[in-house]
Amino acid sequence: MLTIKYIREQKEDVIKKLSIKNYDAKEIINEVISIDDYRKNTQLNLDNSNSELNKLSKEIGNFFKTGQIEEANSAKLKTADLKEEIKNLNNKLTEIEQHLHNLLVQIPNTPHSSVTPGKEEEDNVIIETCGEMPKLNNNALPHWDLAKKYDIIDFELGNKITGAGFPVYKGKGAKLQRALINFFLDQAQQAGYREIQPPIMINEDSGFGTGQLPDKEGQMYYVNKDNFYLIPTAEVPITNIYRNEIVNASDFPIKNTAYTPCFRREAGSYGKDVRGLNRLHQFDKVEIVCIQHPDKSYETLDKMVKYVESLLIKLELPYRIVRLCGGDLSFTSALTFDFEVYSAAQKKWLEVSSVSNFESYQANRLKLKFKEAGEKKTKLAHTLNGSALALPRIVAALLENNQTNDGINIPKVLINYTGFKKID
RNA sequence: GGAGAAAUGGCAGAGUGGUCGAAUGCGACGGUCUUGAAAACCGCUGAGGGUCACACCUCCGGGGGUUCGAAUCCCUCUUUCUCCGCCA
Repeated sequence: MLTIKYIREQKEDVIKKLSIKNYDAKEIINEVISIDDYRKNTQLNLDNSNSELNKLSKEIGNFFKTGQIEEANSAKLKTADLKEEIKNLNNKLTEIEQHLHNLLVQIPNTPHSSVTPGKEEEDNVIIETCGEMPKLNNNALPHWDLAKKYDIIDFELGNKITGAGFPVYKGKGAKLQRALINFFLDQAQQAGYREIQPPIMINEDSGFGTGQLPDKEGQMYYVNKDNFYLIPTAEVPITNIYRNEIVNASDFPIKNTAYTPCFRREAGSYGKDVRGLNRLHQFDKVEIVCIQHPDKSYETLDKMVKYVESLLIKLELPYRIVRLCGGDLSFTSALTFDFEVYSAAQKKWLEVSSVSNFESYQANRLKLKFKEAGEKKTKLAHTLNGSALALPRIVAALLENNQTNDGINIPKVLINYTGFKKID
């Protein structure tokens, strides 16, 4: 969430920026500021009362020590009203703070200055398109047919075991998954990321820290009995490693990577582009997460974009990089670049990665801070993350683009990982 | 799952009703000394709110209570450790 300080100091700027996200913030921001004034005022009254009570208590203690019992007892009588007042003020303050928090949580992150206005996907800006477009025969098959033909991914079986959107990978299909995961993790490690294996269930605090809760509750699978959520992305557990931490500025950039399965309910997206691997409830992804000094976070974002790009080049997939417009930008993000690969038989661009800078928006929820050398006050760090990469759509594109009459070719970089050159 | 013990600042660890945001040690930081480093010595060092800056307020696992006054007493929850049982 945005800090009150930022909202107070840059009020007009915040409203203007949020309008690029098609969010009319004027009313809520005025409310936030006036409630914060009220908060400060109430806090002040409470502090004064507390201060008075502290003084009285000390006096009473001294009276007892010097044997002035009568004076002590009469001073005691004075505290009753004060205590009542403190109790009331305390309740009031808690209520105000709760209210303020509820409002702050509703305000999205402000977009970066380079973000252009827009309502939907069509308004996103294509930064570059790279790679060779495959030329397929007229009888080329979409990946769901190829999956069946070579018996490598079984959607019906997943349906039987669990339900729609939970495919079963078999034989070379399963091996290809493992190859991609290992390839992505090895690449990330070479780029300086530390590998982590986090829990894939998270608690409420973690969900709040990265911004999934409270608003995206319906998108996560929920384990009722223990009040846990299945992670929609490794971003959640990895970033939450640093919740309530004050890190050393000299440790920046902090770079972690993790492979995890990801679980998404995808409520409300039925019927649209959901065939085959295009949209699943469970899928595999390698995520990269950076924590960086505010002055350097955009530099790091560029590096992350370059890194993701390098993966697609190595996999020999045609891709394009898209800068999301205001309307398509997520609630918590300030700037996001999406990567899309071309899936030649479907004749579709598929999103395979999303690389974002959240600036201090997540850090403020996480209470993730750092201390500048020589300075006393702590500051909020910046958090960034990106998929590097999500598997299913990569697999879809690989299968479709590399199909030949006598099988599907595996890209050169993966052969050491798969142990085979062809799916046939 | 059963029984017991514990939870204090970056870490270790004292503190069992007042002057304790908290001894001491280590670590970190600044300085003296040194060609430089180490050692030694001196100083400094939790977080948040509030303020131009002070003052002041809150925080000793979370929540509640007793008391004029709680790190300290009571209730409750959570977590950790030890032992027993079960188990991948």
